[in-house]
Amino acid sequence: MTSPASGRPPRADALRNRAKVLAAAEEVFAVQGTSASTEEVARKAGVGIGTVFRHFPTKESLLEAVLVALLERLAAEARELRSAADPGAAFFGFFSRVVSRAAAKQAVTEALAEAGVDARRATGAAGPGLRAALGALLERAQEAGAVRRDIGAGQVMALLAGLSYAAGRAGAREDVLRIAFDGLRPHACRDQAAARR
Amino acid sequence: MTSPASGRPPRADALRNRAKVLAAAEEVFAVQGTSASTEEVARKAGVGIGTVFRHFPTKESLLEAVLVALLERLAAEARELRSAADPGAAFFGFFSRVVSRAAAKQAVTEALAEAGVDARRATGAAGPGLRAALGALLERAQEAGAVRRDIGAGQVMALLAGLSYAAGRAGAREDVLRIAFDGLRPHACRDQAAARR
DNA sequence: CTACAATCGGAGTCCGTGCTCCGTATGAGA
DNA sequence: TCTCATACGGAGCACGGACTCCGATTGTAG
Repeated sequence: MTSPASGRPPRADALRNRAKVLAAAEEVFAVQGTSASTEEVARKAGVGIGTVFRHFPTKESLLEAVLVALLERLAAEARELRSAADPGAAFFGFFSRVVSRAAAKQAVTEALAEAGVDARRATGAAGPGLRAALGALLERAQEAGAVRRDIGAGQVMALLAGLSYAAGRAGAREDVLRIAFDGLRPHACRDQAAARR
Repeated sequence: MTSPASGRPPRADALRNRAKVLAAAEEVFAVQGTSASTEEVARKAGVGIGTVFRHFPTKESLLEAVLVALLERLAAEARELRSAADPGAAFFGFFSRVVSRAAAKQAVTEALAEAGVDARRATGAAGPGLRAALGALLERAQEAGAVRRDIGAGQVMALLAGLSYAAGRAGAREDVLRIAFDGLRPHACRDQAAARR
């Protein structure tokens, strides 16, 4: 798709414009939500509408490209934390950072929602990628006794999507995260002995 | 608004149609989300589009009426639970019921989101009404030692909105609720002595 | 039963938006 | 520099959805 075996390599300005469009789309969708018009994206990118539609034949394909980019960036961040010194801090820190970013960017919330269920549609392989990276983070945190053991990556993804949504609207981000984190930790009395050793 | 001092009382069929439109709108928005077309609502109600727009001069006003009705119904349910025998069960049961309903009805989630922040716009007095009723439930549960004391109605509303969103997408409702509930309870070790007496 | 004002119905208007088309501009190989 | 396939720009088309208007209908007071 990006470099088919058919024709010659794409022209330099074509590549430049594609990048400009993608960046503009990311910003526009982040601020106005995914219902922003394609024309708005073109204006922000400083190109004509025709150019946008040549690179992304459909609005949906443009949206998909943006969401995939966002998810892949999150997955990359998660992967970097795999070897962190404190697995618990890594897990909770990542969680918190994602929610904060979602509060600022409408599109992140929608990307998470898509990734959560619609593994079939859009977001293609990016959803599972994030899920896997998050799963690794989760497992290490569980082994370190920082997170309860009776949950999986799916539950965490769902929680992530939900709290991102809540954080974007209400201003109670800190408190809501605190509650969720307490719920994610092992039960103090029941499990603390097991966690300690 | 419902009975202005201006003209005579409204005709019987007008009242009937208004109710039919409201009911149809609630169902349509619940299934298709709030972006469903007004024509769809009219069809479902078995009336013409003109009739819809006479009763609700704007699509937004129709939407607002639906959301207010949903919120008021929730608030009424919460109020009925004020004198329940087990305050903890009443609180968590209500919470769980709301999230389940939101999973089935798109519109409920959006109503909660609106009520959470946009107290200014739409939903007018219904948002604060729910907040108050939920606050009463929360306080009783806290006094009974079933819920931690360092949170307020605002935090619970935010959590409610977020989990409703998550439940509507992912199928992990049960698990996510379990985590949230554990986070809402007092810390077992730190607080259980205080809660017991 | 009659008369009339309130109400209904839905064709038609207006506008925003996704997407196409083609004349013009431009990068890159010879 | 010359050539031309590639890429650009944006006017225009098609479509759907919110909202209007007015002739037909119907509840209701007298």
